[in-house]
Amino acid sequence: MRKLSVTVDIVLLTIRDRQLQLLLIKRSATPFANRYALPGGFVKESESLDAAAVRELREETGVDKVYLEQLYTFGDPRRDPRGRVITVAYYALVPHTQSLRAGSDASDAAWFPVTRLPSLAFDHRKIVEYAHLRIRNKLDYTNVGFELLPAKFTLTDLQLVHEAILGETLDKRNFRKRITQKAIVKPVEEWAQTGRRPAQLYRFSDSD
Amino acid sequence: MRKLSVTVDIVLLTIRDRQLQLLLIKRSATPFANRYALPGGFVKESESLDAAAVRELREETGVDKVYLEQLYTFGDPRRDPRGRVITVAYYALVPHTQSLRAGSDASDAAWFPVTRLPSLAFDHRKIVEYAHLRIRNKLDYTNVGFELLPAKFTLTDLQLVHEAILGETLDKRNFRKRITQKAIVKPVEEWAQTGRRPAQLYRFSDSD
DNA sequence: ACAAAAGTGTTCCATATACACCCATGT
DNA sequence: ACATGGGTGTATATGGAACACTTTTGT
Repeated sequence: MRKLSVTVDIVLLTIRDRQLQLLLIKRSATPFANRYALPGGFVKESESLDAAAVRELREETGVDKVYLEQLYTFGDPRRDPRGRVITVAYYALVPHTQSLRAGSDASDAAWFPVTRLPSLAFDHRKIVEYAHLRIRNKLDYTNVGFELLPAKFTLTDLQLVHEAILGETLDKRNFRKRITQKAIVKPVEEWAQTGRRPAQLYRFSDSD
Repeated sequence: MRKLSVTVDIVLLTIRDRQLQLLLIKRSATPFANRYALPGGFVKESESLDAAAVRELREETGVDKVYLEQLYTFGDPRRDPRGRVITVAYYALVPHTQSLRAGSDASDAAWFPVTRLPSLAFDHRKIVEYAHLRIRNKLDYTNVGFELLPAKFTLTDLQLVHEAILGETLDKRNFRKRITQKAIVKPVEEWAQTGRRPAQLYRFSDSD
């Protein structure tokens, strides 16, 4: 009987250039050498699945504080030509401000817009599509958008995040009304200095 | 290194006595001998996760045609005292009309209301809670309720399913308005003969 | 002065909610 | 006749969608 392995793969998402982008790593080893793949790796004997995802993300991308959520488990017996490998997929969200100090085994990492992906290794394309679908749905009924922004942000920043995820433009007045009357955000006593006219900065208002 | 195993466990739900109930099987083997557990078992080398769930459900409960959806993967390294066992949890929905011919290795199967569970083996209680949460949410934005009914049903039947899942009573007129104007159901040329006054039978209207 | 993004209200429509009585059938 | 569940409409409240102009700043 072939050896059974379990891996975690992570769809790491951020907003760059007003687009939803994800991090891919170019494989050097076979199979799928020189193809891009999701960051991820084998689950160790004594670690939980979540811990494995956090560790792989740190090792391969240098990303540390991150929103992480389990997505789906892919277990087609032929998804990996090397043998039976079941993968537990996660998605992760980081503000673009987080710097990437790519680890030693991830020298060839790059961001790609979710709408313009290169050819991917394994069934990773399917995993990415699933992650994209999930975050679009989740935006409707959660505050998941904040995970992609720094602690202080303008309402325009937040709107751009929503637009990038949904792939459509939103009405400014309706958007601001919705956000403010849900009391999801609180203004802070600061104004953004970028661009022309200073904009009110806000923060996510979970605590008070 | 300990051997790594992957199992599937299935939360099989139905409506009985106007309550959401699930099927549990009394374990005979150690660990957790004589405790109730979810139907499930090891994933075979050459079968997909979905196929394993279908197979285990058939073997252990005799249930065949069934709505099945992957729920979440539980991988705490200490969730099974025998070693490292990662389980991919599913939930399944069947009309109560489906008969159970419990298989040889499931002689001690019984239905329990989700709100009144016995002490369960492993982390199965957590899995059940997760399934209950998922189906309640899913009811809002899908037609998942039909999976718990036979092909032809009355609107009262459907309302009872919703009430059982949500755990609250619903207004009859509002419920019927919502269901009928979404064109989710179609009347058939038949009337239920049970009880006092015959009720219009409907069917789910996916096709046409 | 002009360019660029910030900020701000009202109207309309669709959907959800609250609420009570008559009807058809079997016993 | 009565008990049981089947069936029906209206008024109100709430949330989403459409829609355009003025303000503030830097150059």
